[in-house]
Parts: sequence; structure tokens; C-alpha cells
Amino acid sequence: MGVKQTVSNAQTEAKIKSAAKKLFTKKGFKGTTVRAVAEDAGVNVALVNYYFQSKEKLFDVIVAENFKDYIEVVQGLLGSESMSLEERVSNYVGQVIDQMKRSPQLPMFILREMQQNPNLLRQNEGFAENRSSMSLLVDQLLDMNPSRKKEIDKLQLQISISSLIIFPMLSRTMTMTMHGLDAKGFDAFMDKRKQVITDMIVRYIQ
Amino acid sequence: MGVKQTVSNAQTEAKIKSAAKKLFTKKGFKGTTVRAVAEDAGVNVALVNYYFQSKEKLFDVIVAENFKDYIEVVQGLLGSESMSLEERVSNYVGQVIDQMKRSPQLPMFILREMQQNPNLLRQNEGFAENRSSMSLLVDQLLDMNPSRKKEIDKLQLQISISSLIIFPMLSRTMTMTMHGLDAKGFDAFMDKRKQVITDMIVRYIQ
DNA sequence: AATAGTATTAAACACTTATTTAAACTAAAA
DNA sequence: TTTTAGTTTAAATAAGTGTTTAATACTATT
Repeated sequence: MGVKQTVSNAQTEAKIKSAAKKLFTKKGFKGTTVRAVAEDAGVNVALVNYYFQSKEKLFDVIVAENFKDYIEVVQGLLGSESMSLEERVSNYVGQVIDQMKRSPQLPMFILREMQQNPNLLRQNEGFAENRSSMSLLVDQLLDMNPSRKKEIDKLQLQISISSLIIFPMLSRTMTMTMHGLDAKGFDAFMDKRKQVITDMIVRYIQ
Repeated sequence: MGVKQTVSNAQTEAKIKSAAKKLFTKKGFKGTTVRAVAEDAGVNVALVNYYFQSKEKLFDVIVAENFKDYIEVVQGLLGSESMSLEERVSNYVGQVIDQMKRSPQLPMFILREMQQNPNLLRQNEGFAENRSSMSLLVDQLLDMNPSRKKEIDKLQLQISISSLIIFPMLSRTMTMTMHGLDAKGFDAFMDKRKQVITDMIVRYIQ
């Protein structure tokens, strides 16, 4: 009765979700068809709605998951008290970049879908976490150099740090095409970038 | 007699192109229907294909125009020889930001459509101009401080400058939502940002 | 082996899409 | 005025879309 739970159903649902995540993330809502999801998952079209009711609801599931992934990138990144200014920045930048290398399409997905529907932000509660995490880091950084604290606009600094980290991921395809890099080459570029960003931020705050 | 296409009502064609530019730029290729373009232009659906043959070809026209706009942003920006390092950066950053405020959707359009079709880059010849213009500026900056020249990776610096300028435009919707800004407030934020970016770059190079 | 509940499928449905057709309109030329 | 060529329209077409149906296959328990 109620809970039968055969082996295959959970697997099938997971396959569909995985395919949907891949396609929605890469091509967006409009650019993805239910049939393409089904084909990529290797199942019949009807199964998609059998498990997820509608394309919209499936999309909502993926959005929530992608937002969660995005949040996790900036969770638990606050280093120990003993860190120097440079260590703190380097630690933060390094970890965020390493996380983003794992899902390079994520930033574009977030921005693309949010431009289409700004309410996505409010609907996803946990997203404010990102703001406070970043906000806390910047507070800590500024407290380490009180003389600069008055001169530096906090919001501007937050967005500068985000810019330096995230924009290269957004323009990944363009950068790769322009400079003849493959995925590996781009990852190497991002690894080098950790130090560049750290230097730039530290020099700005000092 | 395959192609008639002689005089053509220039006004109608312009109305269609204008509507197409607005919608394609905002919603992308997949997110825009020919019917929506026709309705927005106040003409019959068939006229769209009458003047532009197909949705794809109309899109190509808009892409070319948007690329052209994007290029023009970074054309003729090379200040005079007498400028200091700070003046040079400030001049460049200020002009690019002012241009971008005029068409805030452009960066997202370029990146979004390029991720979907990386070949767009190669098809649009003039796009290399952007690269060389930016490249030239960075060369000039580095030449002004030879001691730092060896330590600084040119490509990294180029992308850093682009990041600081462009990312805030990409995340415009998100930033406005998060910090309760309207279009005017965001423009003011970008105006303040000119000095922030200039400071950051100058401090990095010095 | 029979049963019941679930998972899966092929096919159909209703609707939207881009595109094409042929007819109607317009204005200037013959 | 009639002709002509370009412009615009309503309507049709064919393919693609999300979704649903009803029948079938499967699996686990009896």
C-alpha cells in the first residue's frame, strides 16, 4: 500500500532530476523542453510529469537546488580568528573559486533566471545567508585597518570582491574562445587568479 | 522571381527591428516569439518574415547591432599622452560605465547568447577590437610602472578591470532587489563606483 | 500462480510555434 | 482609368510544445 518503494522509482526520479538540472542550468527554462529532459534521462516523456507534475514544478525543484548549491559555496568559510588580513582574503577567495570550478554554469543560471523573474530571490529564503556571510567577511577585513574603514564603502567592496571572483566564471565561454583555452586551461587560469584577487583586495584595504 | 524586396516601407521595418531589439535583448532568442515582436511593433506576424526572412535572420541582425553597440563603448577611449596613470584609468572606467548605463541589458545579452553559441564571437568580426583596445590600455598602464610590470599578469589584469566594471551591470537586478534600489539609485551607485574601481586598479599597479 | 499496486509506455490531446499562402490593399505609373 | 508593383493582412500549414490518457509491463506480496 502507500509506501511500496521499489528500487527503480527512486533511481528514475533521480535520473530525471539530474537531466533536468543539467539542461535547465545550461539552457534555461525556455531553452529546455520536457522531451529533451526525458531523452537525456532515458525515460518516457510522461514519466517527467508523473514524478514532477509539470515542467514548472520540476524547474522550481532545480532552482531551489541550484540556489542551495550556490549558498553552500559561501557557507562555513569564515576562517579562524588567528588569520591575518591576507590569509583571510586568500582563504575566502580560494574556497569560493574551488567551489565554483565544480559548477561553472551556476552563476549564469542564477543571474539569467533572476533577470527573468526577480521574485526568485524572495521565494528562496536561504539566499540572504550569502549576503550576511559576505557582509561579515568585509566587516572583519575593515576592522583590521581602521584608518581605511572610514574611506571604504562597504557595499562597493562587497561587490568588487564578488565581481573579481564571479565575472570570470560568467565570461568563461568567451574567455576560453578568445584565448584558446580548454576547460583544464581555464581552471588553471582561475587557480592563478586566486592570488591576483587576494593581492588586489589586500592592496586596496591596506 | 525569387526575391522581390525592392523599396520596402522603411518605417515598418524600423518598427519591427526596434521591437525585436528590445525583446531579444531582454528575453533572449528562445524567450522571444515572432508574434510578440509583431505585436510590440504593431504589425501583422507575416510582416516580420516579409522583411527579415526568418526569426533566425532577424536575430542575427540584432546580434550584429548589439555587438556593434558593445564595441562602440570601448572605441575612441584612449586618452591623451599627457594623462597620469590615475587619469588614464579614471577616464577609461568613467566612459565605459557611462555608456553601459545607457544599455544595461547589453552585457547579459552578449554573455547569455555566447554561452548558447560560442561561434557568435567568430562570426562578428569587429569584436576583436574590444580585445585590442583593452589590451592597449593595460600595456600603457604597465609601462608607467616598470617595476610592477614583471609581476603582473596582463590577461588577469584585463579581466579584473572588466570584472569590476561589468559584473555590477550583470547583477543589476539582483543588487537592486537586495538593496532596495530603483533605476536612479543604481545609476548613482555606478557613478560612485567609478572612483572605487579607479582606486583599486591604481593601488594594484602602483 | 494470482493479485494488487506501481512504474512505464505509446499515443493522443490541445495549444503554440515559425513560416507560408493567397488574397486584399495602396499608391504611383502607363 | 487601368495596370503594376510593392505592401499588408487573414488564414492555413506543419512542426513542436506541455500535458494527459489508457493500456501494458513490472514487482512484490499473497
